[in-house]
Amino acid sequence: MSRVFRALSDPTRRRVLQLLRAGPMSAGDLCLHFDVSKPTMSAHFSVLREADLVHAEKVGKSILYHLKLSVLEEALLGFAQSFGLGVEPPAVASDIVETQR
Amino acid sequence: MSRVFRALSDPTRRRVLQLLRAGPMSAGDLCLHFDVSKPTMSAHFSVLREADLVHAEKVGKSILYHLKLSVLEEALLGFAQSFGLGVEPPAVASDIVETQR
DNA sequence: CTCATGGTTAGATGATTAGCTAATTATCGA
DNA sequence: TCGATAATTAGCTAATCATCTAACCATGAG
Repeated sequence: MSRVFRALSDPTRRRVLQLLRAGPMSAGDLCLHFDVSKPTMSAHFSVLREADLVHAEKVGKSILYHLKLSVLEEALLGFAQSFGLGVEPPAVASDIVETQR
Repeated sequence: MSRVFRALSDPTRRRVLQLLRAGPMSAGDLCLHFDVSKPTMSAHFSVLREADLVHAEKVGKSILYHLKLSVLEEALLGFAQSFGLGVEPPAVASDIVETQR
């Protein structure tokens, strides 16, 4: 939990996650969107990996980063829920299959 | 946004917010729940204030801290929403009046 | 095999963080 | 006014963070 929020506390990392919404992207391609060195980006990726917010898939020379939306969802909405915020309890069981992805 | 997530990245601060769910509490009473020095707690309160997650109200010798649930909600659910998360699909317009609070 | 490319590791630096003790400010009660 | 109480500020330390350059590993192309 701490690791997730820590990861989200940096604007660069939040933007990386937003970019990954559109689909997996290589480390290099992600770097093109930011004005910092590659090692710095690599460190950001590492933080995101440790928070389990992304998955790294090695493809040839590249590394594809995938957003783990379910982890983000569980952290954000789970915590919000613990404050009674915004989440509709999925009243009936038949709803559950629709809310689980 | 960064400040909110930064504030939430510490377990002590998250627990403070949870304690404040039940209602306003003085700095001293909050301290009783934690095994750190009062100045350390004061620093945590300061971080929470700067993230606008709590409001400090001076009452006599004490300072009452209030949880600003709406700020927490906006940050958490707003960010989640930007990922298409946690949004009950408000299919029809008549639903909107029920989801807005 | 060698080389260029994609990415991470090593190592350094300046900034920030969480924690402490001691000192300070502010307010209430006697 | 004086003393006790509530909380913050001052000042310190050890650890972590974001960033950089330079060096290093891995892989696909020739």
